[in-house]
Amino acid sequence: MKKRVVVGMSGGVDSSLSALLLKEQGYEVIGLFMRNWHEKDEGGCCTADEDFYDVRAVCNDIGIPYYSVDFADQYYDRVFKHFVEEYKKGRTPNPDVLCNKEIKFAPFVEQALAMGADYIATGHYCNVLHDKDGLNYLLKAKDSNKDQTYFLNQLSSKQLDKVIFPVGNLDKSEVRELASKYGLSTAEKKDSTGICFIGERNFRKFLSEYIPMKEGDIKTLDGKIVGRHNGVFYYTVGQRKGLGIGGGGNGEAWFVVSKDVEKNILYVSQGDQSMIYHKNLKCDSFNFITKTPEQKEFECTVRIRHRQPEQKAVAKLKDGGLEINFENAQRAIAEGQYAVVYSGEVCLGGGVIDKKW
RNA sequence: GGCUCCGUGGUCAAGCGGUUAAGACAUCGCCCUUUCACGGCGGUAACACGAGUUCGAUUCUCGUCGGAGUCA
Repeated sequence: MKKRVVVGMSGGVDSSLSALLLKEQGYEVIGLFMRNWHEKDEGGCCTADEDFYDVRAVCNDIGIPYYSVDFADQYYDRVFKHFVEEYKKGRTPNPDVLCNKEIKFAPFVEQALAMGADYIATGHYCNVLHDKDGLNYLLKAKDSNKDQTYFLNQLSSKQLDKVIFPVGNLDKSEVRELASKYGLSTAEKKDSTGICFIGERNFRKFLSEYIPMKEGDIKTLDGKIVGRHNGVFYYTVGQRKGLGIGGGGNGEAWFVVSKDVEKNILYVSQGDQSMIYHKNLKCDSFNFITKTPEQKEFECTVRIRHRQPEQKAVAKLKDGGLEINFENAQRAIAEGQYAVVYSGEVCLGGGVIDKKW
């Protein structure tokens, strides 16, 4: 009896090839497309429709059945609401991390299981190690340039139980080659970016549909007014673009240094960015994917953003959370983003950054 | 009101008789990127106006307008 795998298919190359590889490996494969957002994009196109056409085309090519599910309500309740609330507090959330925890590896997996799946697969670039004690470890992708463990830091061992990542041991270039060798119609399709399921947007404009604009001053740290903004929540620390401040002073670029939500002031600095470098941060709560380490303090590497090269640090379990002390000061640590901790090839987990100093 | 400076792209700022009128920041586009950002590469964009001098004026002169300073 063939084992049944339900593959989460987005309409991109990675999940397309994942489905194909599993079929080649002898599984009974079913494609499952997810739709979680209903608005059209800025060009008036519904990319979700196009993506589903691609899923259909690929599934037909491979010769597997495909279905579509809609978790838009759950996405809104469990991901998007929180996303907006965080921005209103002046923080910088990461909806895609939550999306994986709350949607892809939750109702989506349940749906797959309900369809009789023995395994669930996605096109994420990462790997799982299922050990004999029934514990699962999340491992970095072979292609370090495409590694997506950052986005999966909030998962639990249990959520990884029946998961397979077919492209985790392939380089992106190999994925494209194979896809093209097998004649998949998505072989040359451009990688998607922007918030997962929502897509590429003019971010400030998009946010302003959910958080009303609120004009205020842009000031330097010593109190000089250098411009106006439409709402501090639209900016994140370290940001350069979109300030509209040019010329004057030493002629260098201006960067967001901090924001005061109460007083509605955006603080900026010209040229000098020393004040946005910090060596320490604290996550008030922290998710260890597999298990909480025995030692209260351990060496590790950390990313404070997706694709940031890993940074050496010491982590300390503290008050139910995790404190991280970096070897080198980090630029623009943003409250609301995740600090994701690694030990060698293993992604230990992550937590929302609440403080830095 | 008198006197003195100043008026180059969105901003700051080179050029001081013949230049494709620098550069930076901003802005825009592309690339990078399943968050927000950072970053890389490109593009758009200017001589306040009028009259003179000159073979030739952004560059010299005068006037107008507009700023700044200063003097009783």
